[in-house]
Amino acid sequence: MTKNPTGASAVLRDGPRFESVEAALSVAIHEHRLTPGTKLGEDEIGEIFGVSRTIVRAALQSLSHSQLVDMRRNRGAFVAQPSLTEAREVFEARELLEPRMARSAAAFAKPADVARLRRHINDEHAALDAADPGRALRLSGMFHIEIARIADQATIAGFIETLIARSSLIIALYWRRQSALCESFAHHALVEAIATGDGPRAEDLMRSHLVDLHSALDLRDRTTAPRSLRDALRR
Amino acid sequence: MTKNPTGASAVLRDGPRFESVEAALSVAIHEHRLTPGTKLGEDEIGEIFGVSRTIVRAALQSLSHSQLVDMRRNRGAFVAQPSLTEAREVFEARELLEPRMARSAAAFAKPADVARLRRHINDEHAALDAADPGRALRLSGMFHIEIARIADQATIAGFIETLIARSSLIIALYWRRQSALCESFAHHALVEAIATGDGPRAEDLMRSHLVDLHSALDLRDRTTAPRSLRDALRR
DNA sequence: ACCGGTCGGATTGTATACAATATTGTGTCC
DNA sequence: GGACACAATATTGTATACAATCCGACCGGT
Repeated sequence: MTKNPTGASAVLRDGPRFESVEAALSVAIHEHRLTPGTKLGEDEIGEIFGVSRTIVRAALQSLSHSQLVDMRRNRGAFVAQPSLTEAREVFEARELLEPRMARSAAAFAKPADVARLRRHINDEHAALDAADPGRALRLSGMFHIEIARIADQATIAGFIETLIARSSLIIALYWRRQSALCESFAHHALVEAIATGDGPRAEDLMRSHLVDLHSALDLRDRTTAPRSLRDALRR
Repeated sequence: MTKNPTGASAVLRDGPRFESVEAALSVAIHEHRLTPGTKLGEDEIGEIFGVSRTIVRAALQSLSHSQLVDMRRNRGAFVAQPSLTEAREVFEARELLEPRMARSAAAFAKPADVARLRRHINDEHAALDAADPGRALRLSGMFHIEIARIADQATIAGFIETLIARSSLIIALYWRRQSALCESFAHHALVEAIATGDGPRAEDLMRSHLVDLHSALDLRDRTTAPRSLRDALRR
């Protein structure tokens, strides 16, 4: 098992450190190829990547700390399933942090930064054209993280990174079909505001962008998700 | 080594899960008994707590994710040493998040919550009277976290928890002696504002409390705080 | 047939063994 | 005497072995 059977782990480049496995799992979750609730068996993952459970375990623990994965003692690791409450909290946090970051980004952005943002948007479009909505979603998340990075706030950027990750899970769980315009316009406008150094406008655009996103989710407290069998079966 | 030599690990109650080791190390760091830069050898820690390196490793990894510990490949784990830049970022983030949390806490606080906050302050005073400033500092941090919890924002409370942790390291590195009144008054006023449901006042008090704290640090860009031996010993 | 308990397989939790790497000490050459 | 090369040691990185726990199937009783 220690050998690397037929390129099963082509993703792993130099050293099979646990970060590689973590990144691969993280990307799969962000792209909705691993959906909330999926069991992540240690042996299985280890076999896929050609590493021992030691490595897999470290990767899962790290993902668990980012709340992408839920580890239950003696039960195993599962892709996390944020509750409605958590979903609302995540978006409240984003609405608190990200507009401020957008404003700072507009103040600090250098030409190279703007270019990078534009490239992100291009990649997003390309992914949509290639009928790869998972990849588009992941890139869209990276766009938001990039803005926090440009604002020169690595600490907050880290927070936003975990919020984006959980947002991906929330979208997987609570997205409502009908709204499909999917933000590429919003991102474009945001870049323009940042490019021209218009901080207040960038802040507003980010805020309304997040509100749009938030309202494209179905976070009503529907008592689906039956709280008790008695309630669920009383007909 | 698997046996438990002479109660060295009295801290560990039921199962020697890695969380116990993590908590013990975390408390020691918060109380400044482990200072920034200290090497955290895996064997040594394992021997102290009577667990194997597997457990220690998991604990260190978790602490590393909280940025209390810096793990360098093939080098080992060290208590983190936040740079001046990181220090400034941490306080900017706190000044963005915590006043908002204080306002929400004032809106949501139930009598039991207020009682818990008062108890925290009492414990803080007791620790100071007992000439245990480390414990007082740790309790002071828990006070801030508790406010975010009362605001019913578990996600943001988690962020603040890591910010508090890093603040503790920052205080260890950059605290300037002269300012010593050490916040107990500020906390008291804050609790009163929260108890009376005065959100705006709580927000203001928190903001100025953080500004006070921030300005009690010496975050000037002096090249002191010897980042490297080269700098430290060039005379 | 249904309910309960018990046994077996599978999976996770932990410890240990081995390999890889960095650091320190020593010796030799200039 | 000092600088470099090399060997010894210590520490971390990874894999594997073993123990503990859980889940499901089987089976006997009612």
